[in-house]
Amino acid sequence: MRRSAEETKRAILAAARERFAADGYDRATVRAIAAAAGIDPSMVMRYFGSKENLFATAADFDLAVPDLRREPRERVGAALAAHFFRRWEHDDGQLRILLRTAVTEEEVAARIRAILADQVAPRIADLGPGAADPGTRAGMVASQLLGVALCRYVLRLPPLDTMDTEEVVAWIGPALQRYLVG
Amino acid sequence: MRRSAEETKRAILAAARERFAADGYDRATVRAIAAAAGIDPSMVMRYFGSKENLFATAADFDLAVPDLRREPRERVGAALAAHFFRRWEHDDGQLRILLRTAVTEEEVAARIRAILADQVAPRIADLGPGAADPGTRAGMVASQLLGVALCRYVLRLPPLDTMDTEEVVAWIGPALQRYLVG
DNA sequence: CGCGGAAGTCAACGCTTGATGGCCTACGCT
DNA sequence: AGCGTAGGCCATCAAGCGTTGACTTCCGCG
Repeated sequence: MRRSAEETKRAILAAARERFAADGYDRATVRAIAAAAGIDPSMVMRYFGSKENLFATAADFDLAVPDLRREPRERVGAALAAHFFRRWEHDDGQLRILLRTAVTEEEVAARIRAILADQVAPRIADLGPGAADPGTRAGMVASQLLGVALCRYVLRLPPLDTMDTEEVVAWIGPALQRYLVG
Repeated sequence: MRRSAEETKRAILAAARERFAADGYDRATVRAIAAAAGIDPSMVMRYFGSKENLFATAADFDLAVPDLRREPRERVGAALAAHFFRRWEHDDGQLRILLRTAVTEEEVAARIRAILADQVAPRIADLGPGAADPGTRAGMVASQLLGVALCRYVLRLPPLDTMDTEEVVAWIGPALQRYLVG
């Protein structure tokens, strides 16, 4: 079958996101990605140059943390948690890719650090002074959000993996609230 | 140089723990482990049979959750957190290995689920009825503990990575407290 | 002293991986 | 109809992997 270059590129990218999210960087082979996209492995190289570059494209995304000042102050924890889950379940797996690969790829870990420093900490700083500096509060928030994502989506620990997101938000909301506005 | 079989075995195991903890399962090659132990790769096979078996031996450990009923009830959260960090920093990296590899090795993820169900949830059940069943409470506790370990020891997010453990315990203690005894 | 077995090395295997470059083929335009 | 080119395939490469088995070296015991 014959497709336009754009279509093929999108097909490769979709397959890459699936494989990277499911298997991590090392085990998601170029061959497997190509097979899932229904083309020859050499096409992947043609369109993306290298596996590393394909990964960078597949994992690219924006967390888009909302302005927390628009939320009722006593609910910022729950609001942030709800946004996180909405983001997680509506993207093409980029967040899962980041979490799965950050563990072995120092470059990806650095990207998570950057997202936290550039996209999350400033929004927390907007909330005004709290129990600690915004960087520390952002770190604690990240520890709870990434922890729950790890347990729920990667380790698949019951019963966390099958809970409604609303229920999870109800659990971690107060913890985040304390981290955010002390 | 010539050593006893026991010495060599220990040297291999120590090197394996280092490499597995630092690089994860796939990237910690038998060749690298052997080089770090100062011997030929074939010796690793001789003493451990296979890489998979070496990994199983290297990652074997017991979380040894203490009896939480012996703690003042209003401090069980902090006590559990303190135990976790003590355990993390005093073993030979087994916990780091588990966390680093569970992300790609389904078998290791299953082991973490088992540890939680068999070693953690029962101790929580000992505390008596709470805001939810012990499994759920254990899951929430795990999400915070593993999350902070991930951010601190694997992703190395500042400032979490350089904080004193006492300070981290002070932050997450109340969250754990709420998960444990509602 | 000599010899058996334990400790260790060496070279090679079969396989998979990311990457390369030449070849084919079908489509769209004139 | 014919041709250029973009989309795609195939064969192949070098490197690295886990694993194997035969070979060498050294120590301790009779």
